[in-house]
Amino acid sequence: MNITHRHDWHISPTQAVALQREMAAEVVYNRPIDLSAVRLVAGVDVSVKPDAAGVAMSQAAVVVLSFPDLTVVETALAAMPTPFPYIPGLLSFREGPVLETAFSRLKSEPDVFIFDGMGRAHPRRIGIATHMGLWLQKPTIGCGKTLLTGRFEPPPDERGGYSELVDKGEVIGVVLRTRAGVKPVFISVGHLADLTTSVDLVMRCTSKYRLPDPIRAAHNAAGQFET
DNA sequence: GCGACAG
DNA sequence: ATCTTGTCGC
Repeated sequence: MNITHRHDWHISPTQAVALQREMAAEVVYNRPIDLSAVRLVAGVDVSVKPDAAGVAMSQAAVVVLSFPDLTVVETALAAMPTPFPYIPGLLSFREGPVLETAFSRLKSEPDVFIFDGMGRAHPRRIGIATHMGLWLQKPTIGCGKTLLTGRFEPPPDERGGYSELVDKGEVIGVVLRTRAGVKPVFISVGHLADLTTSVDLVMRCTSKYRLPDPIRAAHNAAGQFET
């Protein structure tokens, strides 16, 4: 599918933070996702593994599933030497480059993308789901496994139980229990989405495990191919 | 200065 | 993210 190249990835951490502050102003929040019109949902993930020469390689996978039946219809892969260190708050500058390549290899055009990481639930309100949403110009959702920023009360221990994730007096996401008896996941809007429909979509994409099927499929695909 | 810190 | 088997509990 087409993806807009918004800026150079090879910049310093300081420049990256400045860029995030500029881009955060362009994000569109509070836009409901029309679930009745969703046909394809993509899961996005990146794994890092040393190659034969010992170089840290970033391996990206975008797996597209049909909705609401959740059957895999396409997988796009990409790999390259990991270009940026892991710095909390700047994850998109580490995983964005490989993802751009993987997205460009997509034949289908997903209606919504779910990322392994945050969207608005970020210190500057521009986690990887939000950032890449600006490149994709499609609805995106962040689904993280652990907290980055914000405070919350433990959600009810039942499937669908949730509580608000609040930071500086602002609701930046939802702490969602996708299954009873498991740790909750952190859902936040990326770009062109709203929190209510994002949580609804994530629940409808979660069939049997803690994480939504698209994310699990992407995680498996990203971590199991060789370069 | 101290603690927190997606993947 | 990644290193890794068995094991506790529903």
